[in-house]
Amino acid sequence: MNPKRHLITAALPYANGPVHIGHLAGCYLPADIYVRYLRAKGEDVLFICGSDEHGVPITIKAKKEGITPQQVVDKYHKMMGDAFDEFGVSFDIYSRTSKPVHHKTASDFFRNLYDKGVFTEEVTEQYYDEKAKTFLADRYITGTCPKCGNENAYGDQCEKCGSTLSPTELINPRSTLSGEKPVLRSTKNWFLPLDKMQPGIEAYIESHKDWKTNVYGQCKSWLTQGLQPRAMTRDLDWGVKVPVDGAEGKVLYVWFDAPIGYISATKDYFEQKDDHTSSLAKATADKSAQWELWWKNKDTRLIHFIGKDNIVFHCIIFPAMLMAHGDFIVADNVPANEFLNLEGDKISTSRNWAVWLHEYLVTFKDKQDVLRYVLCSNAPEAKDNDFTWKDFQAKNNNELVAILGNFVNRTLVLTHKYYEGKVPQADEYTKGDILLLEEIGKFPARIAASLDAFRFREALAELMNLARAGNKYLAENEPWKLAATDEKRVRTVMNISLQITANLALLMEPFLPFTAKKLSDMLNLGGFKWTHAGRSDLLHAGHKINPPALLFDKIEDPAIEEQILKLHQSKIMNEIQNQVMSPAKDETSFEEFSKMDIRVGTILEAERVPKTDKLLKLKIDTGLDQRTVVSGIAGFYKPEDIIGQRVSILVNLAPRKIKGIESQGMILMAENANGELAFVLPSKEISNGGMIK
RNA sequence: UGCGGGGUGGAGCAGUUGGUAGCUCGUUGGGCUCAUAACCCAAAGGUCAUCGGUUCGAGUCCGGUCCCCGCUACCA
Repeated sequence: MNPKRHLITAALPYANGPVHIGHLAGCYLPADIYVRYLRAKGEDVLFICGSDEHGVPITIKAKKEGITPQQVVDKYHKMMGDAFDEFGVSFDIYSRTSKPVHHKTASDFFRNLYDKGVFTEEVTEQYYDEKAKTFLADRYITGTCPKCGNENAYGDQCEKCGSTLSPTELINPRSTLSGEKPVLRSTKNWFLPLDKMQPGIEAYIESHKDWKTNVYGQCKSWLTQGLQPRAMTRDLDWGVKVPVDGAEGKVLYVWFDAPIGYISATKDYFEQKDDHTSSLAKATADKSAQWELWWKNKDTRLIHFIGKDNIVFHCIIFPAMLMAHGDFIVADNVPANEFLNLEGDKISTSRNWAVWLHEYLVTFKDKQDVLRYVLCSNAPEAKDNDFTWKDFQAKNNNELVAILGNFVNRTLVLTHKYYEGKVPQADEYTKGDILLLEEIGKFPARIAASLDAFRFREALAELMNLARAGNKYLAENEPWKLAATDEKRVRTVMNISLQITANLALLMEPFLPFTAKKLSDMLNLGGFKWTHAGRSDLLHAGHKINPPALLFDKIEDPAIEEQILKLHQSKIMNEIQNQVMSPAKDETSFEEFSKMDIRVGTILEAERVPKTDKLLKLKIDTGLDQRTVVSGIAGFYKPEDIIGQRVSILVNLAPRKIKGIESQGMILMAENANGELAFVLPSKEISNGGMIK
């Protein structure tokens, strides 16, 4: 394929929170580097993104904060757009799915598939919250797990025992929105019959064995398991209305409408662009022809940059939708990244365990490129990676400052010292010079090869190697020593060093756009692009350069300690704030309660139950007898540490076989906000068998 | 449970179609002083998670086990 144009999309970020470093590292930064590289080569590129503003979580956030969903998305749309802008993520457009153009595009798309008879209709029974007047997604129903008795199992899964559930299996279901007991109501929804479309999708995936192993592997996994029909509509009032009779109160599933957002953002771009072009262009421009060129022409290469959580939607469901429609091209590649962790823990918006882009710039003003550098050099390309502030500091001080910034600085300082800022004329090249110049000539192609293969870390490392070569060249030739003895040689060495500096300015642009601009300005390097890189005559003799300013500053310990402290504080705040109270249980009677026989006991023996994560097999002295109890506390207590531990035990619970072991009773545990368990004990010494009542 | 990805010197990572391990940072020693105590050179440091198999030869292929991450379909 020799594409005439490249349509690059970055995942539409969900508008229920600001953007953090994980988003940047996984998706937006690689996308931006790739786009800047293509543009620098002079390719025809369109870089599309926007806010994803529909779906249940936004309506819930709105309810919690007592504002409208539109107010929620307005707030985050602005925050996210500003953050991307500040970090130099160079979208051609940052649109949003609440725009009319998107509603129309998504609606038309659905209608097109509907008219073709693509969808199947199914009436199912769903839980409905009468108080909140809404149908409930599985995740928003909790109840008692039928398998392990956990009272806070979700409608889709019990996190205690890990079993997959459907909401109707839950005992005592409750709505997390109102705490009320939901009722079953039948509702009709439209399904995309992915099962029937599997052969087409399979052929598509099979024709892309060149995709990253994590992406290809995940797709294969889904196909092997067999695709199932998936509902493309939801009972909800926030989103794109389903454009079909009898679909009142229903909207398109966000995963149906979000990827269409790429298409509507493209339309949006051309509509906005027309406003700024001349009236002649306006008169002649055929808007639909413009956007269709990017979405319906086989000469367009479509690339989706996403995080690994989105693989199935971009590699299977969206292509299936596009194929069903028939007019559109499908993605040529989906270079999904894995996840970035923060200081050893998963990044989490709700737990405020994140480095937020808008906050970063407050502390590290004008250091966008430092974060871009660190996130790119440590990007989770093949596996999850960890971001630590110490590593951030080390990469800034030891690599950006010491290698790149320092090489540029010493070259420019010497140039001003010896030649008053004018590029000296090179004299005769030595053998070593010629070898080095040949080497420099190879860098653009080498970096390009890495970028073409979506190996951004490797590409960035190559860029740094050029700066290393520069430092080495200076150290080996020591112009500061020769200055007194060999004026010709010094001119040559300095000329070559300056050519390296100019090459760095061109080659760093995709990765470090702010620094590239600074350096280009210092060198008065006008008019050159990526395609000129590798040359050794970018700066002519006599060319005047400006006085040097440092490209990067050292980051001292206090700044880093402040960040680490901030994270630890948010961890503590979380524990306090996130303590979600389970709703009070239904009233019970004294008679009911009196049936429980709870006693004080002591653990005599403890061992792990093989092949389980959480279970311990305990032998308990209850005062009445010694009995075996299986308890799910292995995540919090080691067997050897709890021998002799006093406990409270429910002794008349019906025995139950767990992993083949008969458990005769239940240990009472108290749980904190993090789900950690602790033994419940009498506050003074009570002997085994003592009643708890 | 099933599936996908990963487990390589102190840390972070490369290792193409199998030929006994490379890079960056850190550490140690030396050189240099133009430069933000930065730069350059050298050295130390690995039974490539583990067990078994195929092979003349395996980090690389096959099988078992353990650990981490993700997905498991109505969480965006």
